[in-house]
Amino acid sequence: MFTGNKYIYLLLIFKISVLKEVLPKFNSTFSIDCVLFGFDEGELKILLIERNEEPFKDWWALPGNLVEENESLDQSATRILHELTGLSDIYMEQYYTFGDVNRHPQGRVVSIAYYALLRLGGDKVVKPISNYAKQAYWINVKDLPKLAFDHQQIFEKGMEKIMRRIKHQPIAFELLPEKFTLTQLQNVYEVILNKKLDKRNFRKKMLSFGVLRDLNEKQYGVSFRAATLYKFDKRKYAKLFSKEISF
Amino acid sequence: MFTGNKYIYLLLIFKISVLKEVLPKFNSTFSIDCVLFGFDEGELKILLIERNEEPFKDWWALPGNLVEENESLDQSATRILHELTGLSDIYMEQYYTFGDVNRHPQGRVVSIAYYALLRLGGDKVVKPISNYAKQAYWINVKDLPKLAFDHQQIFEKGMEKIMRRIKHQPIAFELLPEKFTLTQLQNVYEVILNKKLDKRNFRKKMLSFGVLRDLNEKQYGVSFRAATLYKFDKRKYAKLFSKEISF
DNA sequence: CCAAAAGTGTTCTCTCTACACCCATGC
DNA sequence: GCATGGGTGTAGAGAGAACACTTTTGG
Repeated sequence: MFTGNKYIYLLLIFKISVLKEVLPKFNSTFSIDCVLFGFDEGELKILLIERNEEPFKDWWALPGNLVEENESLDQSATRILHELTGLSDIYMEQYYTFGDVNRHPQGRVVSIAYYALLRLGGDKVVKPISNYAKQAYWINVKDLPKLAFDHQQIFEKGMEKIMRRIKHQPIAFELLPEKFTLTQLQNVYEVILNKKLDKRNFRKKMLSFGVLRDLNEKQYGVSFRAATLYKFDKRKYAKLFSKEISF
Repeated sequence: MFTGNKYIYLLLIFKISVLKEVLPKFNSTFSIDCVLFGFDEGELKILLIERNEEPFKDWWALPGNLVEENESLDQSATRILHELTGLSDIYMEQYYTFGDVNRHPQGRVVSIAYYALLRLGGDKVVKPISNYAKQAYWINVKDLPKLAFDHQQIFEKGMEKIMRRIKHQPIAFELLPEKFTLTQLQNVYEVILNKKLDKRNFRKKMLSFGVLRDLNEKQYGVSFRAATLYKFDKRKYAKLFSKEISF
C-alpha cells in the first residue's frame, strides 16, 4: 500500500485538501438497497440474499450495492437491479433515505432505498446471484428472517409504501404476468392490503375504470372452469391518471 | 497546505486506504435542503435565501446545509431548521433524495430534501439569516425566481408532496396559528390544492371529523362579523388516525 | 357427480355535490 | 346603511358495502 509512486500520494492529498476546503466535511458514501417485490403462488415475496462477506456474514439482507461516482441514484438503482436480477424495464421507485450514524458498522453509509415490482414465474426468471452473496431466495413477506443492518426497517417502510400506493396507482399489474385473470388480480390486492375483498364489488370496480382489456381468451390447463384473461391497458390508464383514481 | 507535519499526510493516506478497501469508492458528501412552507396573507410561501457564496453567488436558493459526521439525517434536518429559523418542534418530513451526478458543480453532493410547515405571523417570528446568505425572504410559491442548483426540481417535488399529503393528513393545521377560523383553514386548502372549495361542504366535512375544538371564542379587531375560533385536537386525531381519513 | 373456481345483480346506506340567502359587525 | 365576510340546510346523484347462487370444467 505504501510502495507506489509518491506522486500518487501527493495527488490524493491534494484532492482531499481541495474538496475539504469547499465541500465534504467527512468521508462518506452512499448505497442503494432494493426491496424487490414478487408475487408467486398467491404470496407476496421479497428477494433476500445470504451475505458472504463481513460485516453480517451469513446474515440475510436486502440486495443492494454502492453507488458509483459517475451515475445518478436512479441510474445506479437500475444498474444494481439489472446486476442482481438480469431484468430491466421495471417499475422502480425511490422511497426513503436511511442515514443513521451507525447503521453501517464500517463507516458512514447513507442508503437510498428503492422498491421494484417484478413479474415472477412465466417466462422471465430472476437470476439474482452475484459474488457477494452465497445465495438468494424469494421469501414470503410474512415469514422473514432477522435481517442485517437496518434492513428490517427499510423493508417495513417499503411495505407501507406499496400498501398506500396500490390504492391509487395500478402497481398490482406490475406483479402479474401480462395476461391475468381477475381472481389473480384480486389476490394481489388481498395479499398486499392484508384483507379479504368482496369478489363482486372488486370486479365491478376494476372493470369500471376501463383500464382492463378483455382478451377474449381463456386460461387453459386448469382443472376447473377457465377464467377470462385480461390485459392492463396503459394507454387508457394514462388518460385517466390525472384525476387520481382510487383502486 | 503542504507545510505541516508529514505524519498527518501519512495518517490521511492511511485512513483513505483503509476506507477505500472496505467502503467508499469516491469522496462524496450529503446535504439537507429544506422547503419551508409558510402561510401568510392568504398566500402559500416558501423561504428562500440569496446566496452570498460561490457557486451560484447572488442566486436565490432553498436553505440547506451539509450533514455533519455525527448526526443522523433527521437530526441534521432539525438542527439546520433550527439554525435557519430559530424554531423547533416543527412538523418536518424527508420526502426525496436528489443525486444527479452534476447537480453540484464542485463535487458529488447528494441532497436529502425535507419539507417543514411553519406558523408565520402571530407571536413566532422566523429569523432565517445565517452567514452564507445575504438575506432571506418569504416568497409566494406562485412567484418564484430562478433557483440555484436543481432547487426548482426539489421545490416542485415538495409541492407535489404536500398537495397529496394535505388530503389525508392534518398538515394544514401546522400552517395556521393555534387558534384559527374555518375560513382561514379553508383558505389553506384552497391555496395548496389550487382550487375553490364549497364553503358549506368544507365546513360540514371538517367538523364531521371531530378533530376541531370549538373554543367558544371569537375573532376581534375585524371590521365584519367576528368568526368563531377553533383549535386542532391532536388527541382526537390520534384515535381517528388508523383508518386513514380523507380531508 | 363432485370439487373447485368463475361469474353475475340488487338493495341499502352513506358520501359527495350543487346551490342561495340571512346574519353580525365596523365604519 | 352598506360593505364584508360568517354562518347555515336540503335534495339528488353517485359510490361503496353487504349479500348467495348458478355455471363451467377436469378428473
